[in-house]
Amino acid sequence: MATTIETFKASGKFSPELIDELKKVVKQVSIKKGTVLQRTGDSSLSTYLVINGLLKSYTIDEKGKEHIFMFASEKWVIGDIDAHSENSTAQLFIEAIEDSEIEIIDPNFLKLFKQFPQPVLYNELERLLKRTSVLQKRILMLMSHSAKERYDEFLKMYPELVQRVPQKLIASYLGITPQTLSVIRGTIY
Amino acid sequence: MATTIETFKASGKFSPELIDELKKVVKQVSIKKGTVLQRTGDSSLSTYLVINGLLKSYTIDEKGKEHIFMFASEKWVIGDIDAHSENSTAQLFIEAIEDSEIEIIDPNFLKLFKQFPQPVLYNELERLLKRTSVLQKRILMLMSHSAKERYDEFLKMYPELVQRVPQKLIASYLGITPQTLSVIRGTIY
DNA sequence: CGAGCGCTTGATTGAGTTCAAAAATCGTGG
DNA sequence: CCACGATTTTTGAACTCAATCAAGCGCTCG
Repeated sequence: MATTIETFKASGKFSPELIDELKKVVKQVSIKKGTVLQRTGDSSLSTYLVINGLLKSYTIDEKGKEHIFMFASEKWVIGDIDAHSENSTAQLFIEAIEDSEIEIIDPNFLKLFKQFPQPVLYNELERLLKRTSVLQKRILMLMSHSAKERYDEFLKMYPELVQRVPQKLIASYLGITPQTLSVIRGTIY
Repeated sequence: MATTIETFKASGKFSPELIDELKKVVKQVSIKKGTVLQRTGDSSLSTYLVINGLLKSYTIDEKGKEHIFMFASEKWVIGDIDAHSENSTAQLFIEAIEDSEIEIIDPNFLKLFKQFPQPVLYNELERLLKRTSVLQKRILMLMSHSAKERYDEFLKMYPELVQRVPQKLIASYLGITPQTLSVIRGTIY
């Protein structure tokens, strides 16, 4: 499979200087099954491209239970979606399920292109990253939290919406019935 | 709030010709509460930027039950994440919860930038779109399908992984316990 | 003003969890 | 290459959270 650097060289569109810069932010390594590439709370959030092998990303909840977020086999990319935003720390563990060959793509990878004449796509990308990050959180919530916990989180995250949206829609967003939401709200006070 | 076009003009980086092109793919409209902008199965998948008001996106399952995927209030963008890939049809309904002012961004919006000198970000964006699209499907699965249905879907979607990944990890990915997965597998044959 | 929609409350049911223990499989060292 | 310990999968019983069914109340908006 073509690596990132090879793809860039082959395109013929990049100066040797840029290629050199790229080499600094993209590293190819071989890792053993069980290797943990990233832990919850880590602050350097690389992205990982699987050349061959198999990785998993997951959280561990308060009860110590593991929740798989994603698998990534050949050609797939895995990483915290927040990877490129500043000041964020990892929500996820990333670990090899099989011996694997991977590319480690530094969080600064994208920044190399920020300077180019057309910033639009960069903005577009950041916007999509933000949306995607919300989805990531949502999945983790759905998988690892009870109805009540999800509601509490919703209150914290979108306090304005609670005023504007009918409860039955909030229930639907949380993946529960309006009745259950009503019971939950009843138990709070 | 600054609209897309205003932002582009203000940046001063775009030719009048490009601005004209943009005007063709970005339209501002006012809609009434209850207006349905997109239905499941629609093939022209626009993206919607909320200037003011409130939109929801949702699916309706086989039993007629509505599942909210996202809310979008001021400054938020909503749309099928597949929006920019070819041949895809809408998984989601998009509808106004309040009277709203929105921008309708044509699926061809991004294509305007495909031609520019640095295709990298475009590739990056497409890659992220693909990943995000997977997350969207995952959320819909978690919210509207039983454990057994989710497992069947997993088998269809990732047949190779079933061979390579221990069942307890698949269970975790599906949001169920290994015991439940074992029971499900038992009932299949 | 009244019909319908949204929210609440309660009783019943059921899918999936938890706890526990046995059976099967994996993998590692001798 | 085999054997033993560890991990994974299966099976079963008891339990729990949330869904379903059903009925009543209170708005609001038409």
